[in-house]
Amino acid sequence: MTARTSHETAREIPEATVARLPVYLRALSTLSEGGTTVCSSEDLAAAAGVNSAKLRKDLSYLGSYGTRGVGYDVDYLRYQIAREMGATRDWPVVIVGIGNLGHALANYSGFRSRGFRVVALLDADDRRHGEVVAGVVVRPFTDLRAIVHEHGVAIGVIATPAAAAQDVADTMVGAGITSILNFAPTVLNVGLGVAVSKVDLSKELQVLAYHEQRKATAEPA
Amino acid sequence: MTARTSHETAREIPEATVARLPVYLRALSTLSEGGTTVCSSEDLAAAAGVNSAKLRKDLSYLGSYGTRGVGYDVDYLRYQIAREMGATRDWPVVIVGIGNLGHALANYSGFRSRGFRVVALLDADDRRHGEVVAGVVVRPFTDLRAIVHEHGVAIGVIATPAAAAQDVADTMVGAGITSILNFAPTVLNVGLGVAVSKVDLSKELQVLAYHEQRKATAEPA
DNA sequence: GGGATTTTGTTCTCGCGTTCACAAACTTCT
DNA sequence: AGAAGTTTGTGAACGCGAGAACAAAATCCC
Ligand SMILES: NC(=O)c1ccc[n+]([C@@H]2O[C@H](COP(=O)([O-])OP(=O)(O)OC[C@H]3O[C@@H](n4cnc5c(N)ncnc54)[C@H](O)[C@@H]3O)[C@@H](O)[C@H]2O)c1
Ligand SMILES: NC(=O)c1ccc[n+]([C@@H]2O[C@H](COP(=O)([O-])OP(=O)(O)OC[C@H]3O[C@@H](n4cnc5c(N)ncnc54)[C@H](O)[C@@H]3O)[C@@H](O)[C@H]2O)c1
Repeated sequence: MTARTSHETAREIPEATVARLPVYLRALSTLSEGGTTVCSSEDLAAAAGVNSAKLRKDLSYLGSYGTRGVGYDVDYLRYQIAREMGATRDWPVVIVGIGNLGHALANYSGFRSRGFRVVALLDADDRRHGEVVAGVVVRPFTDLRAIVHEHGVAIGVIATPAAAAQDVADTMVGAGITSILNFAPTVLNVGLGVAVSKVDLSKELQVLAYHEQRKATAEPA
Repeated sequence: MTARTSHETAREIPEATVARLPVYLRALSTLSEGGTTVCSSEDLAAAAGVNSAKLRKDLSYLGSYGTRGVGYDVDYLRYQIAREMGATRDWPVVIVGIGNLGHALANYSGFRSRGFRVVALLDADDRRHGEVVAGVVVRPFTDLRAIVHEHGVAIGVIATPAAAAQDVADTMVGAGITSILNFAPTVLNVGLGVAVSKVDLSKELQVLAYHEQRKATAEPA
């Protein structure tokens, strides 16, 4: 292992590893709730659905938090991963587009329990304003800038129709948001410093359908 | 290019490519709706948000559907990709767990427009039975087997709490479903012939939060 | 204390995916 | 018709990630 000071936070964690860390976090929480205090890489890998060698390699990017011959302390490891992920602090989030999906997201308790606090629900449609969803009132989209500044919001969620998504993204970036989770099926063009993550639900179904079709045509009995 | 008969459907399309084909499909639809009849790989790549070389290589796995010096016929290419993906036929789908997310999914028009037909909404809670969502009535989960056999359902969507997901998956597989889209934050154990695709919305937010934190700690001004 | 056992952390190798770069093929212009 | 210009399809180089394999380190047992 290379020497590093306690101040150095800039170790390069591969993107593929970062994407798995939340899965490990969740598996550790499940183990902890089940009363497990110590687990081996084999146990945790099984719970997370990955190869144990891959798990150990992933964890090695964070540091050496295990004990050879023993395994990992579940709560200690969970804390270390959470700290590395920024899950120990609270992240204020705004959701734009309170339709079918926006309602579901606003009601989703899994965000709150992982450190995401929905500070505002925004919609362009007057008729939605004033409605209270999960304890938060729906406000005009034009309030975005004020809310972002007031709460220091860095993360925005887009659940509007595709046609509106780019405009919403532009306004978000203009207001100071630097990370966007986009549910609209559109490619967003944003500046360099802005991260966009896209979730495309029908894409997932289409990939499944592709494999179904292959199964059907490959072995026509 | 290797010689192949018109009956051969078993060309190996890399998984990474399969995951992008739906994106190309959507980009082609957008272009077509905008009146574009022919486009270059550069145009399409821009619309899909990928590198043009990658796009051309992806398309080359399907065949040679472009014309050098000209580009691709938008509708023709769209049809070819749709055919390869199995998007030219209708896929019956069941959704299990009609809570917040289940309602949003049932109401989502994007599934229908991409060839997915929601033939049943199932829930274990009596109080939900009989409710009509998007024209489909919510029925008891115990009806699953009959519905799968009646409609020849191959694809199931799980939108139940995590604690119930494994049981639901087992029942689905027992009823004959071979592809599962899972929204519950759990690792599902299924047999070899069954494909599982997992969508974890809070994972996406957590990855964004990680990058936010890195931005904040890397350049503390 | 010391050997056997367990399990981590890391090195090494392999395969896949991405991207560059270019020849082949088609169109357009003269 | 031939030259110039475009754009595809693909060979080749490169980099990253997955997984096997092993050495180092801790525990257990006698
Ligand atoms: N419903 C689902 O399960 C689902 C699944 C996958 C993807 N999506 C995608 O998510 C998005 C939303 O889907 P939905 O079903 O909730 O649609 P919806 O029509 O129910 O809701 C969209 C909401 O966005 C608001 N809106 C429109 N333009 C706006 C703007 N410029 N600024 C702010 N708000 C605006 C509308 O007033 C409406 O309330 C769509 O892009 C859809 O493709 C939805
Ligand atoms: N709501 C969201 O936006 C959101 C976002 C991400 C992930 N999720 C995940 O999606 C799942 C559903 O979320 P939700 O917010 O809709 O929850 P919810 O509690 O609103 O709905 C769950 C539904 O599943 C039904 N159910 C429970 N056990 C069942 C069983 N064994 N068989 C059939 N039906 C059963 C319940 O009756 C209920 O109607 C959860 O796992 C959640 O973590 C939800």
